[in-house]
Amino acid sequence: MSIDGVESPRPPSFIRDLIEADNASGRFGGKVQTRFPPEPNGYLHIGHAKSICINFGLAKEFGGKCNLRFDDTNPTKEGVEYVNSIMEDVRWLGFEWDALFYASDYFEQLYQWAVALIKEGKAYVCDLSPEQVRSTRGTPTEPGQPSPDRDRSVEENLDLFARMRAGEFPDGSRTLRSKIDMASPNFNMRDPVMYRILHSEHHRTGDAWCIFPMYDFAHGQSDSIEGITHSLCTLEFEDHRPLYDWYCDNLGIHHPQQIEFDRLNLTNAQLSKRKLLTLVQRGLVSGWDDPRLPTLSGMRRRGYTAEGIRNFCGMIGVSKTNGIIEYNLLEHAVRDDLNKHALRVMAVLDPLKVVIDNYPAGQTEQMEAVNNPEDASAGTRPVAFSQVLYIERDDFREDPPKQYYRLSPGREVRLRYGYFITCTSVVKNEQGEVIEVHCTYDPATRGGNSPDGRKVKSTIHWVSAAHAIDAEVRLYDHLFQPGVEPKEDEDFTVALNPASLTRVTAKVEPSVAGAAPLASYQFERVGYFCADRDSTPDKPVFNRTVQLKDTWAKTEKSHQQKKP
RNA sequence: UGGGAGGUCGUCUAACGGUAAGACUGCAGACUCUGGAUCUGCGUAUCGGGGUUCGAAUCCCUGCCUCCCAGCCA
Repeated sequence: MSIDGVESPRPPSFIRDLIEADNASGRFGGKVQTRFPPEPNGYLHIGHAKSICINFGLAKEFGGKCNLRFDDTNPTKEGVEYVNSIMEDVRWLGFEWDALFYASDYFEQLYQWAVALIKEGKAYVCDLSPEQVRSTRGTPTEPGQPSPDRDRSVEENLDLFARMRAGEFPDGSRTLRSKIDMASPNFNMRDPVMYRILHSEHHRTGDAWCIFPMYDFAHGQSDSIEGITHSLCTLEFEDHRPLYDWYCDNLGIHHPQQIEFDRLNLTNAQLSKRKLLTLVQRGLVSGWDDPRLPTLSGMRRRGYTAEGIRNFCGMIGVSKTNGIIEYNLLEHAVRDDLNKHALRVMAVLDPLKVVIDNYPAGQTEQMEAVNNPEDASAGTRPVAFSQVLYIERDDFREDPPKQYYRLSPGREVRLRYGYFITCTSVVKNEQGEVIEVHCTYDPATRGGNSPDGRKVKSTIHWVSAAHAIDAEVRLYDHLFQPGVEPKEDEDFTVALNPASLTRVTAKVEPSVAGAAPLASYQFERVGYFCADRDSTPDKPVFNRTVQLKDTWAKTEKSHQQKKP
């Protein structure tokens, strides 16, 4: 987003307009304070990245601050593993919070505020069961029925609420509710629950509390305490804004402006925290950081870069429209970043043996290869060349189709940084499959140059059989089969793609032997890959991050479609 | 049949009463020691119907469609 260190103007957004209007009117004294408020009940995913970029980005843009606040009001679902992963992911994405808070830091203050509302007759302890509350809430067209406890005395409410806190009552037996309007067309205003009883160990407060505030009774006040000016959240909270406002107003505390924006949806990606948790818990993926998952930890392990993801978040913009972003935009952003930074290397994923008959057996030459044509400072490296090589099986066709430029009988191609070679014959197995290709080379073309100026239609990659090392390469495809929609009574996992992970043994340049986990490479003409955390010097493991654009694959496919 | 929020190229986003723009995708081409990258060109959109206006994606009316809401989840 920046050129020569100068921030280019960010694309306009309605949130920026609102902030500018507030600054112009002096509403918050020109201050901008935001926060990223995850619930620590799962790992962060690409949808959270959008929120992080918006919250931290806007704060930075306006010279404000952005906090990280854990919305940890439900001990039954939250835990430190999630807290830790979230902090790691936010930092990895490239952001550092100005202050770190937990909603649980405010439990005592929240309790006092609840007491204050009780004293004003604006809250009461309700003895209804969850089922009774549901059945008396009414419908969209009918008002709810008031709780029989709605008019309890302040003294009794105070006493009961204190005893709720003291642990005298079992889970679900009572709640503290706000007394607002059982006839409101907005369900959130029909005497919403403020506190419920949960005898559950909280990851921070332990057993100090057995009553916990609901989201609505915690979020706005947490924002208020922190001096948040603009409380950004997703569209599904629009209906909650009246309640957010009600609590701030009735408590008489600093009142931030809640602003809702559209949640990120991505084609072919599962961004439901519940479903991600299911996949992890059922062992259908290798963990929260499975490279097929759209979690930040999974994408990181897969090789997606923080800058690529940040750029993506900038490209998709922000609005209030419910839409779905095409996955290829994300891939574009990742490729774009990797293209600038990833070192090039040669690797053959589906090896086909090539013997150069006129090349001296036993001879080895060191060819000079460019590490990154986009970055001269990346330098060059030597690559061993010898008589027996491997090339990509797909780079040879005995009977080349139209517009196929690569190796085939009688045709000459360039071996990248190597020599021009011409195919002279093939060796087949009993099944008639080509298992070996014989060629001759032109010694004058060393390094891949053409002194006489003759052209070849194609340049292909290769590795020397004697020098290449084996590496496990994990190829990923969509976790869910595109277009497969589970029926209503079916589990969402029926759409799982059985071919989402393929492992192959590739022949790779020895230069990548000790690649550190997360180190990204471009396997020339194939794609971007990064070393997995399972990788060892003895047995390197690479994840395919994303394929390179493949024009030939596209034209071949269209050829096949034209003549079925 | 209640309330809330939205409908602009295939997708996402802009245009703030004054020539509907950009990105991704798609197609065509140039260039290339990666069929990569880069570059060029092409294509497709204001949900419908009324109105106000010299002029409407934008303002008004009306219809249609989509999403969210009846957790002691967030």
